[in-house]
Amino acid sequence: MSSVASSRWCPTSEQLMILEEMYRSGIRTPNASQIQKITANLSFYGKIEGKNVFYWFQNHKARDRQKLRRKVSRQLQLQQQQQLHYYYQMNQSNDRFPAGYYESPSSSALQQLFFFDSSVSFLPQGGVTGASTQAMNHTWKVDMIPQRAESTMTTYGYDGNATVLEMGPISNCCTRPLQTLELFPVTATNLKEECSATSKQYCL
Amino acid sequence: MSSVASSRWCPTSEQLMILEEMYRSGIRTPNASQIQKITANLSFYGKIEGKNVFYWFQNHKARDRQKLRRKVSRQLQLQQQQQLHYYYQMNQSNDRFPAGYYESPSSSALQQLFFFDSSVSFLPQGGVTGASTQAMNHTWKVDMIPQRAESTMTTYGYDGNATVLEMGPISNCCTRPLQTLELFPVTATNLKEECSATSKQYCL
DNA sequence: GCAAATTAATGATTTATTCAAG
DNA sequence: CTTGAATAAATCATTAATTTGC
Repeated sequence: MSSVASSRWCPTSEQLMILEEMYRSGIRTPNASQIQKITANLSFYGKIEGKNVFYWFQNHKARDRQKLRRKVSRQLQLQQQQQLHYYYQMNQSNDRFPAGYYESPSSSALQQLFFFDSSVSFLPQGGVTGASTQAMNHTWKVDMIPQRAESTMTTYGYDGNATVLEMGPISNCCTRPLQTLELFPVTATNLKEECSATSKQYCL
Repeated sequence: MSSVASSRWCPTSEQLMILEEMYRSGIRTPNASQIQKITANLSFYGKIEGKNVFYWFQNHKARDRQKLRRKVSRQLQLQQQQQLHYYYQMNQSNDRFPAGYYESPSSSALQQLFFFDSSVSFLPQGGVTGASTQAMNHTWKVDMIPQRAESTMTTYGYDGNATVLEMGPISNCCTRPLQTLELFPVTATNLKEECSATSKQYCL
């Protein structure tokens, strides 16, 4: 261990602690001068270069996202399984889905699954049940505010606030009976690799 | 100003991730009760209303289609071009760049872009670590290109935001005097205010 | 206990996307 | 439409944990 130079940076515990604290405080993608300063400061605790700091933030951020995604997708899948169960129970014999309810089998479908059981209509009035999007539009048109993003909406724009995520609410919602379609990975993917939602495909 | 509530919904990263996961899993046009439930669940992660969910799905679906259309037409266009310039393409495809034109840059160089500033040398000058990659030797010594200007700060990510970073505690635990990083709030001038409810930005 | 063998983490690179100048 | 800047995603590679057989 002593004389053999490691081929890669091995952060000391102090360095790591400080980096993590910075990350927690919101730093995600430090710019050049920030990296420079961080490096200078951390070098007090051991050998370190700018690129180490750069890579550390890149990796930490990415893996944070990955972890979160995995969590989310696990939850979703769990919901789906529960829904599937329900589906089998409830839809075995007759009436599948309300005919003409959805524009295309797919879009409607499975989704209804989430959150069904509507005892509460959050729409002020309007017979929303039909759930035609148009209907909703009306009820809201008062102050429709387009979503942010404008073209920026790319897949992952969320950089900051990486606070711990508790999935509580979602799991709550899956305790209720839902109408559902089967929703499972069609391709063999699923296995290799954590979710990586990008490659997963569902059919409904 | 930070205290002024944004006029429009700013999804948190958790909310976005969950919405995207739902979208990926097939949800396209949730009905009223679904929206209501989604909203209820997402509200755990931040302020959100039913209309936000509704619009999000509308927009996301639309942009998805748009993207797909563009892609398809691009593809078609490309095919046609290939037909026209078949041989030409064949010959060029492999080496887009003159071989050996740049040994260092490559994609990796991209990132190196930063650090630099002659005064602080972070490059493995001493052959530290024996050059894990030849590219590094070249790239790291180059002068940098400042990363995204802080004023421009771009599309994604509210990068450094959030809570105040306390360096004190850390230095205490490390037994050594820590030269603290200067981390202070930067004035609101450059706040692009990507939502990020906690719109404070710190720089060091 | 203690190394060899396995597996999990994580540093470092490469490849793909995205956005927006030009 | 092309291209450059910036970064996220995917991947490679090495180190640290851990398991396992003795």
